[in-house]
Amino acid sequence: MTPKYDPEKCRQWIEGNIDIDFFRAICDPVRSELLIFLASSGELTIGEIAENFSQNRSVISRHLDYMNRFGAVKRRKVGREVFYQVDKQTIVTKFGTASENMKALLGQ
Amino acid sequence: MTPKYDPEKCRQWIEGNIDIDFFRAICDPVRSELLIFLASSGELTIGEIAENFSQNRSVISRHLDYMNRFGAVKRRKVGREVFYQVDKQTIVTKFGTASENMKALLGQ
DNA sequence: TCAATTAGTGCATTAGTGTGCATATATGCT
DNA sequence: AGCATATATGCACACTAATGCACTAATTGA
Repeated sequence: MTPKYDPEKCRQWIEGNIDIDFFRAICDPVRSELLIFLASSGELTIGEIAENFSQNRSVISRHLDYMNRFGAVKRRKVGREVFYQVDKQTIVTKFGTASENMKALLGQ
Repeated sequence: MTPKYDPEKCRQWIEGNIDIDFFRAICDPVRSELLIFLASSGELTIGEIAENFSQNRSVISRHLDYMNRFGAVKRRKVGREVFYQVDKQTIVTKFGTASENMKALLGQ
């Protein structure tokens, strides 16, 4: 006896309770390293960041842009340089609400 | 002036503070749906679960096995059937500690 | 033992993502 | 304007992951 439950409703629940895109942006080997690196380094330009990673600068640029789109980092352009820093507020909030919602859903 | 910070240390921090593999297992479109589906349906066999998804049963089987390896669901074999249910404890704990550690790291 | 049922596995195909190079764009400086 | 510097983008390639099909393994029941 299968409890007829709609996967569509699951998608909706997820959409409303966990920012999957944000977590996907975080849970990548390179991007998570970038995030922790920025968390401990403060605000840096793409060039400075890329110096500390093995990947090509263009690759780092793309990863940072990706994380910026989902709120994990903040971007600031000054002249021809682009600075990045972690978006503390957003990160803490996203983790916090996801955690709370999961707890509420699972009732523990 | 680049603050000489070692990406290796970042990897270590992540490894010790966030279970990236667990989150990667969760943050997949199909697997997150499976998880929420199970959360609201209780314990079901692979066949019953697969009936509610468009993917082939073998695909569902593999996704469940994947999540089981990282603690998101619990597996129980009875005869020729295999039952799955969410691992509430692990999920709540993983989200909770990740959230706490992030907050501690970012100091907010 | 044999057929039926349930789940797991091997394999080929497809889709998605990461990567680096070359080039384009934007900005600053002389 | 002309050149140097910093970043972004187009493109091709490599690698990983998801998927479905066919087949195998395990278990049940007649």
